[in-house]
Amino acid sequence: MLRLAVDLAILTVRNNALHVLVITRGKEPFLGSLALPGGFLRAGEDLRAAAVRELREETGLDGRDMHLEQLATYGRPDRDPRGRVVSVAYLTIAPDLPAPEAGSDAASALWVPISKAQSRLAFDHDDILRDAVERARTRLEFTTLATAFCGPTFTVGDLRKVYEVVWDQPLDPRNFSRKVLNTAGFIEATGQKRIPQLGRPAALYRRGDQQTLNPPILRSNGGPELEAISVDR
Amino acid sequence: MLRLAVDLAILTVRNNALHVLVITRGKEPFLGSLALPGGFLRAGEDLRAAAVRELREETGLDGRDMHLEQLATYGRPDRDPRGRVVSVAYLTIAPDLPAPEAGSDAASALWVPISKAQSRLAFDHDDILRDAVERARTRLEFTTLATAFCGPTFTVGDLRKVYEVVWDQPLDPRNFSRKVLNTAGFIEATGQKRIPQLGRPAALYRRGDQQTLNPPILRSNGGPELEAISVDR
DNA sequence: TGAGTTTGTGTCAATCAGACACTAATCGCT
DNA sequence: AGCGATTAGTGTCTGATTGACACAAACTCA
Repeated sequence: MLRLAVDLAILTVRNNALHVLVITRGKEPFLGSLALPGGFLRAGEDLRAAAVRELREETGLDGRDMHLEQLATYGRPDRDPRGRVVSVAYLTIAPDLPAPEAGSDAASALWVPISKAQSRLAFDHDDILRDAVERARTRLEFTTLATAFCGPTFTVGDLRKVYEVVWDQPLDPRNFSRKVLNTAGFIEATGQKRIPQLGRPAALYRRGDQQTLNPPILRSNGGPELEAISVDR
Repeated sequence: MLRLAVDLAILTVRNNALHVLVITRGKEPFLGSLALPGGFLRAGEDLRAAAVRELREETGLDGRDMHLEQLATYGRPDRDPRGRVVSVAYLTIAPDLPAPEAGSDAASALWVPISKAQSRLAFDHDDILRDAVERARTRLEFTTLATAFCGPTFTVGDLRKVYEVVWDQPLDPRNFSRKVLNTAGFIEATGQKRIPQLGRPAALYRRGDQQTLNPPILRSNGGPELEAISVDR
């Protein structure tokens, strides 16, 4: 009997590294293994609603004000030992939250650096995670999604750090600053400043109205892999 | 009871217009209406395999040498009056085929211009078609997918026509030529020429090895809609 | 032969990305 | 108070790319 699941790849930036939220499985199959949070679709439930519900149940996060987009659907016949389970994966972007693991059923949820999670996840969740990271990298090129990694206010340096961490490549602070500030609607000045531990105070900004970046901020390196361009599982 | 379907948005360029392959439904619901070809996933069948099978069954096309990529998954609870049906949509790009409607069960398959199909399709297939067209437009910007609309050999003019028709905007032939020919691995010269009805003979090319375009060929106009960036149904 | 049409090369100015010099503002330390 | 260290922000220069367009090349048809 076929069942439909929803899995979540929740990404954030912590300690200068891209992290993913994983849970330790509390039951078979893959008891004790790491996996992406997720669960089965309920009768009459919309796909996105199921994603929001799982986000709350398994992690305690509120999906209403977070970025949540459908990633791809994974349906290899043997991907779940319990039987035929097709999974619709969602990509979620979260700011670095103070208590991300707090929640009712979320005792086992924890942030793990991407590099530590890769090749250690249950089911085909390694595939999902890889596709999620590549999607996020591409989104940073063509949309203002990077601001979703930041809190309500942030500095240009914070935003640059997001790009550097997600892309895993250093960026020139001056050129980045110029590009971001010249893109109307990307970020808006708040008029306030943040005094850092060290160095000159930086102006604080908030998200702008613009969703897409035109022109885009292209990665110098490589570009998207074919794998990610033609996701098909 | 939940069932999983696979639907196909098969696009091609005919008579200087973007066309989609639709079928006339032979049974309820939506008897007699136009719809995208598709069908239910079989037990133990891979998602992509189901797409390839439906492509052959309903249209007589061979998906092995065509572009076939997963588009998105549509799961609104009320999208199918028969009950809960979640559908994984695939995008297929085909060259203008001599006998596209020939096939066993494909008597009712026909090519329809996008503009004629929009707002006339059964289920939520209008949504799928809209997303498919937007995906194709974006693919042309960042990948060499345009060659999938052409036959084994084609001229730069043919390729430009694909861009103009899919993007629905005229392009400067000289600048387009320069950009395409300066992109290594996009197209390869065959050494042959095609004598047209009118005008100077044009050199014939075939697809190159490159899959991605770096730098991309960006649409001057608009850019992708937010709708298409965050497909979520 | 000449008009018409499409292909292909070349030019030019404006724009953009990358590299980098330099100033500004704050810290801790002496 | 003064100095070095560090981060923020502005400005400059160069090379590459884009868009607009002139013009030559190759062919058909009348």
